[in-house]
Amino acid sequence: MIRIKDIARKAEVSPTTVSNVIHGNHKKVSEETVEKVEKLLAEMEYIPSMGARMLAGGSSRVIGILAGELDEWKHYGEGHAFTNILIRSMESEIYRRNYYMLLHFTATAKEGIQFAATWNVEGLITLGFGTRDNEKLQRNCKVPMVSIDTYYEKQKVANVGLDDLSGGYLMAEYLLETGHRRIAFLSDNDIGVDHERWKGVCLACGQYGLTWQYGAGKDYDAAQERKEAAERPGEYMQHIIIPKEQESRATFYKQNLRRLSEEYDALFFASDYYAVEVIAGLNDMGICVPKDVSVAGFDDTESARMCRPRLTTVHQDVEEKARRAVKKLFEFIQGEGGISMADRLPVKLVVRDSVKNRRLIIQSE
Amino acid sequence: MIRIKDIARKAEVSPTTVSNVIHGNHKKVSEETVEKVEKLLAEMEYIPSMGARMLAGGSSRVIGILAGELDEWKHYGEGHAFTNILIRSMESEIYRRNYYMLLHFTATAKEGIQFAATWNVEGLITLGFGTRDNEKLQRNCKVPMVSIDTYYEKQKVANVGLDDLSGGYLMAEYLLETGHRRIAFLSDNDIGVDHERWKGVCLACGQYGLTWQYGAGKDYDAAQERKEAAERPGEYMQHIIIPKEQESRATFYKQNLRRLSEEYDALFFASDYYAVEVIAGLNDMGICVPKDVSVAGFDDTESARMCRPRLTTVHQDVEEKARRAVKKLFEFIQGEGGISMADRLPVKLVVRDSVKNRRLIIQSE
DNA sequence: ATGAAAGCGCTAACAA
DNA sequence: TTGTTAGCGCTTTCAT
Repeated sequence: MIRIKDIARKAEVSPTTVSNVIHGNHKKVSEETVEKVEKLLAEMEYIPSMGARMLAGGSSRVIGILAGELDEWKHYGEGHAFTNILIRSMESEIYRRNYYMLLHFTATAKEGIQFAATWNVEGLITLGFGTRDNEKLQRNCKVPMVSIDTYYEKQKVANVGLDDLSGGYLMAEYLLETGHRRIAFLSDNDIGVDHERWKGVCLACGQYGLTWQYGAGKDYDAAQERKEAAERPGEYMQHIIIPKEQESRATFYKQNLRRLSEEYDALFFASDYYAVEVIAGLNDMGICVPKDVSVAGFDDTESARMCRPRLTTVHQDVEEKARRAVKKLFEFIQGEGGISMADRLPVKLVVRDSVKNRRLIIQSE
Repeated sequence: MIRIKDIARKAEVSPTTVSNVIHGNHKKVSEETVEKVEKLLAEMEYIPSMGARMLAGGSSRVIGILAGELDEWKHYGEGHAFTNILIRSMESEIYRRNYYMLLHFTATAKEGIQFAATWNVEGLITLGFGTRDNEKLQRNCKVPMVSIDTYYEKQKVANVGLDDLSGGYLMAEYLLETGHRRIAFLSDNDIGVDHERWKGVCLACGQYGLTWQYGAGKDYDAAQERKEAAERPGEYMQHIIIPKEQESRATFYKQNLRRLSEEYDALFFASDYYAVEVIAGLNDMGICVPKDVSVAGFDDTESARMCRPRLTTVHQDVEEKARRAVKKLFEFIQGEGGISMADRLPVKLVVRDSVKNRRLIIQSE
């Protein structure tokens, strides 16, 4: 192992000088010394010791990524397609700034706090944590922190996410424009991201005079739903909460999918994963998408392009999300001021084949 | 920040004693001291400094994961579905041994070597690297190392992978048993894993008397293929190399898919990703799977279950792969002897709906 | 069973 | 512009 001391001896300068050259403090070193040392550094293949750096400088050059072990993740299986992209993109963004990424999957904020302290991380990015956990993390780790896809009542934690509300709005508007009047929004919860998407749906539907249950998120109650539908014949919308857990969901589909496809014109899912799953399920029941019922998703994952019919969905740019999260974190680390606490990346509607134009059909019939 | 020194002062013992308690050297410390110190450790919420540990002890408790930035990865998009699972599973296996996972995506062995040295990693797991790169890594990093899914001529590097050959064999055998006689094996390369799968196909076909071009991996030559097919009317097989790059592949499909579906009874892809992609493509051309042509995949990713028809494929247990890789690495770290250099996890055939039984049809017609 | 002391490689304050 | 020096928190010999 080559140490700074070794380089210094060979260059006949002091370790400090070598250190200065390494860190680009070129105004403290003469040009010729810089050259000589840099040559030696390369020749002798000097590799810094992170341990020593951490200890001496107090700076670890480590960015901790905390990924919440949310229940969904397990049940999604490989579903959380973008976790992979997100992590890869963040790593490359971190690495090109000469930092390192220490990744830990954990269910608890407490473990996260310990993790951050042990490594003396210089910054923290979290994904898949809830509002409370992120706030706790922020309070306890005295380092810059950016959360991804979290909503706060009082924005004390910086966040990078999507304009989820607009996403919901855009899709609902499109469904309404194409003549859908009985719309179901389906997600496995009614908080955070999914709640915002639902709010967007409500907004669009409100403009078209459809009644709705704002924030109706609750476990699916078929009887209740039927009753409500009866009160608003022909035009209604509903937020339906589907089970998180794979097997329960399969049961739910078996019991309800046919009826849902009859009672609604369009099923708008809060994620592509569920939408694709349901397209397959409907196919198995001989129900044709989009002829018999329209299906829409959210995220624009690869599966949306791969499935048939191709899924009409809302696109998000996952790599950009990663870039922005890392960029924002480093702005905090560099102590820049005036940094926005909440970035909401734009989304866009991607029209494919899983939603039919009911207007066209009505005209031609 | 609470240091060992702080604990020592409060406990009225020396730092050495505290260190001994922390590391469970209980034979060097009296019972009552152990108790007193442990209580204080918990109370004061002592968190070790990794920097100091690395520097003093020379041991970092860091396991480096090097993920090769292979070209394919980019073109697969989200395709490498199991990378995510692999990484998550490895992290949890590493963490529960009180180690940490430092993840880096890189294209070059050189960068990997530097990465490992900088962090003084105690072990290295690589995935997505070629034979040469892994050998280079092993030579240059003087730490235990395990590669995933790599084949070697001389097994100098430990590896955890699949019994790919059996996978290829099992599927080919199944295709033959179900009456397929014109079989194409399609992959985007003919080295490593894919080559083994192809060898398995050859083995099975050989037993059924089909001629084949062993290791025929070469860029697809339509004219040549037609000529060869003419020489073996009714019964033949072929290894077809398809383009790695997404757009080229789309072009390739456009030009060849229809003909391939006519000239072959079955298209066996070396990965589910391509199989699912082609099922969608065939669907778009009005070609029906499995009625017009059978399609098979390899890996059993979630997309195989999601697509319609459901994909007949070869299953691998990705989480087990992760567990085994980490387990093997720690066996090396703990200096155990008699560790196998190459684990080949079993695979199994998963029969779904994308391969038809041509025997049954022949009988009934 | 316990403690004193040296030193891991690097950084940064200060001196020259 | 360059060098000297004092730690950073921990582990590990070696005394006691």
